[in-house]
Amino acid sequence: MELPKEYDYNAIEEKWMDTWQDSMYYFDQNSQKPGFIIDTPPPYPTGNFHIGNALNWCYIDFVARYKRMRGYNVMFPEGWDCHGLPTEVKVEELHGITKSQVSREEFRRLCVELTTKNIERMRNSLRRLGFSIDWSNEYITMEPEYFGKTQRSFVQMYANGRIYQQNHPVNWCPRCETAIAFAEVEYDSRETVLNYLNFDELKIATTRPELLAACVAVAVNPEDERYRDFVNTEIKVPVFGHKVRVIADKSVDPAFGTGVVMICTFGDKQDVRWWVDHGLPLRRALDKTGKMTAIAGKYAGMSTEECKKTIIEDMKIAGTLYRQEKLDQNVGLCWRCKTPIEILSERQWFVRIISDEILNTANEVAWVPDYMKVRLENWTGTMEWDWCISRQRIFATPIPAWYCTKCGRAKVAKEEWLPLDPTQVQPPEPCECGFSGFKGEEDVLDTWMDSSISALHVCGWLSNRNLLLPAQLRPQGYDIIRTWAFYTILRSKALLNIKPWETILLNGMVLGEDGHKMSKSRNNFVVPEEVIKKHGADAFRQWAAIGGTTGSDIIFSWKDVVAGSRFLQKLWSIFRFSLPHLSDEPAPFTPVDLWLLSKLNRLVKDAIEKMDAYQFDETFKAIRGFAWEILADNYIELAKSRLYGEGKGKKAAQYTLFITMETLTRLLAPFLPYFSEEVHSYLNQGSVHLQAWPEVDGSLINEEAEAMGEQIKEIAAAIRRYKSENGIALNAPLNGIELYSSITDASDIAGAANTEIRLKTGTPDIEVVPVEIRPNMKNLGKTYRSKARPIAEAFKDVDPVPAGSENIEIEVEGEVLTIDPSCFTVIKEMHVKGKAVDILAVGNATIVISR
RNA sequence: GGGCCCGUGGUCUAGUCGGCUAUGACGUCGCUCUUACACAGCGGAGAUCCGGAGUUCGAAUCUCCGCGGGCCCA
Repeated sequence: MELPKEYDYNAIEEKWMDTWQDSMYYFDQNSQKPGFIIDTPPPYPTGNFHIGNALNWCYIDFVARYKRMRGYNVMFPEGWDCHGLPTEVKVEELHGITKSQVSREEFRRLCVELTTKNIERMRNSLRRLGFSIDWSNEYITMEPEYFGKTQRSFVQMYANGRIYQQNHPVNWCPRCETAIAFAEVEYDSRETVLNYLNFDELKIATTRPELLAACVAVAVNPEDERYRDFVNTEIKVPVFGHKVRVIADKSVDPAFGTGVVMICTFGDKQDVRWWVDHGLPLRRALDKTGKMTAIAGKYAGMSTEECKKTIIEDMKIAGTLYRQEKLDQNVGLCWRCKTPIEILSERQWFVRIISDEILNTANEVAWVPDYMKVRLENWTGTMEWDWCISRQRIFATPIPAWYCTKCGRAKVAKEEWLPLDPTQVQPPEPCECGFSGFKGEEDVLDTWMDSSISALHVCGWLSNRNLLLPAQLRPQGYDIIRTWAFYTILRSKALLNIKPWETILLNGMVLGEDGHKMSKSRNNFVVPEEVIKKHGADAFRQWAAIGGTTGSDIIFSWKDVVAGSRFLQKLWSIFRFSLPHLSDEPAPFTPVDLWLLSKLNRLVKDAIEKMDAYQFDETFKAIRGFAWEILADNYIELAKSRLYGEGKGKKAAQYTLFITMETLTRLLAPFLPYFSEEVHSYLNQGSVHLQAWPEVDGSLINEEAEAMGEQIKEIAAAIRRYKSENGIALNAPLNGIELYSSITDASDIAGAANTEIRLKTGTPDIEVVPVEIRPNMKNLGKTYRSKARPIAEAFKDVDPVPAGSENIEIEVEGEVLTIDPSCFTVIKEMHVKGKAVDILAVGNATIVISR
């Protein structure tokens, strides 16, 4: 059978993608094998699978395929986190409408339609990348089967007091017109203006004069001598004329501005703290769209910016504003639309955060890499408010609650009524007050409420099968530790009091080739489809494996992808050479065979250790190094003459090559699913992905065999180098080689050198001259400490010839020391005694080549 | 402003519970089409391991300070 010379990745990958059956990767509910459930991140169905996702999925797939081969019953589910603002925005854009122009149901229908289309596109990308996804465990959060669970989780947490409703200041995006959680606030530094105002008898400095109407107090530091007499007096707010109290609070910085600060409801988070601490009243100057309210008088209806501009002008004219200076400040922005957020007090639903519960659970989970846990701890430590889970949007899980139109009381649904949309259906029982008229809750849930039960869902929660929580693995990016990881732990504990997973595996961010975050504006954006088109999925997966250490950021690099495709070609060439020579018939091994098999078994052992520690780069590099350097560059070169000849070692080489190729194929399977399947199809029946991981044959790991093989390899390499340096063709015979060594079988060397080799014992007829004594600092330092360096220096002056390999007596700092041979190495050179030969020294062996 | 990670040949990178000649890839230079592979093989050049101080017989590796980069956050 003649294989094509070039590895046609495209044809082969497409072929296997069409051949493979989804059922190969189904999780078996009735299996006796140990389970391995992966809490795969459900991506947002934008329609395009991002390269960062692709990296993460590569990691997941390496683990899933490896664990399957190691005998686990693996579940690698695929979820889709459908709800959220980006889809709403996209739908408005596509149809040229705003959400208020159509009914809620119609708008929702359009969102579902778009999402369904996007999911279908992304499924294709996932398949093409060769991910062994269990499609029987796919979940889609916008479907009633899933969001019904989100709603039931809401009801359960309401029942156990973890969810409550309250009027509380929340972060508010005036553009999206919704509340958002702290986790969704981004910060950016901007330049703003600090305005100095005459405030009755005081002078204050503020960056937000437009909130003057919302001023509820003025604060000074209690230590500040300048203002001591004003504390607890009332002063008049300029422009609006209402009176506010002067309060003392030690968190006021006397050095900032005038040392007097106005407190508004609400300019920023600090205002909220003061507002709570001092029990201040609420003055609402902003509405939900970010426009000024009636209390802003003539400024009512203006946007904050218009109001700011106008009021500054007015105050300048009135002489209220007497000074302005520039100030750098950090502004909170909505992470989706980058609009500066406001803080509004509204009735919202909250989830109670219990920091200790999160921290304790985080400690029960293994973090890979471990330093990532600190990020969760730091975030948890900064939580000031509970998690606001209500959103004023449409495309999301409806909050299953109603308000009685008579008494206003909130009625939360019973679990058995779910799933439902309270704006579409009425509760089947009356309010506690006896009245039966209800208005459905129009607020919906934060999408993290959907995705934070993913672990529970895939583990069988609220399904008619066994609950298998905790899952074994949560793979995710470190950028969503404060959200997805945090919320998942919270919910798993709140609902079931079980940790969600045993291990969390963090992947880094993919950076563009310029070392910066990939973004369209930087023009460093690469999509997986482009890479696959140019070099195939197996090459892409190699970049993911070796691009960087697990958890660290990894720079996308075309070079690495190209190197990956070259390795595929190299492997293909190895296989193409090997195929006609393979035999599964055992035969007695030669030293070189034993050397290869020892290396191979060591590799398998190594790979298990590294894969178990999620060190994909190390694993793949070890396998690649074995295939390229040990197998291709050395073993094949050495065994070639046996394979082409008809001698007694032929069968052993064929058998060794068979074992090696077969094992190597299985080791490569998690990384190169397409390539390994192709090769496997020539060697065995069935899919390589249903095979077991290679066993380690400990009896074949043998130091002596390795040392012997290593020496043979070194000798062959030395002869090859000799030919290369002397301009002799590599296949040209030499006049003759004498080999002085402990080697008993030099047939492979002879074959590789294409020269007859005479084996000799003892010493050749040459002079061995010690030329240098080189210190062994490790031993020397341990023994002689501060004298180590002078001793090393003194070695230079010792005559190496009589020194031999015995103890050396040396005088250092007036003291005579006896240094034993473990502290130094005698370097020798060989000199010819009047013969026309060249001498090569390799370890203890000496090669004498007749010219 | 805080936290986390990082700074190693031209480029990217391994190594970091201290120890001899610092790993590999790409690039580069030279030789070679050797019955698997020129997308290759063989050989070479190329590194004050960011700077400074300290600990130590000995530091890329540990400690401190500084500079620079990235990310997450306030």
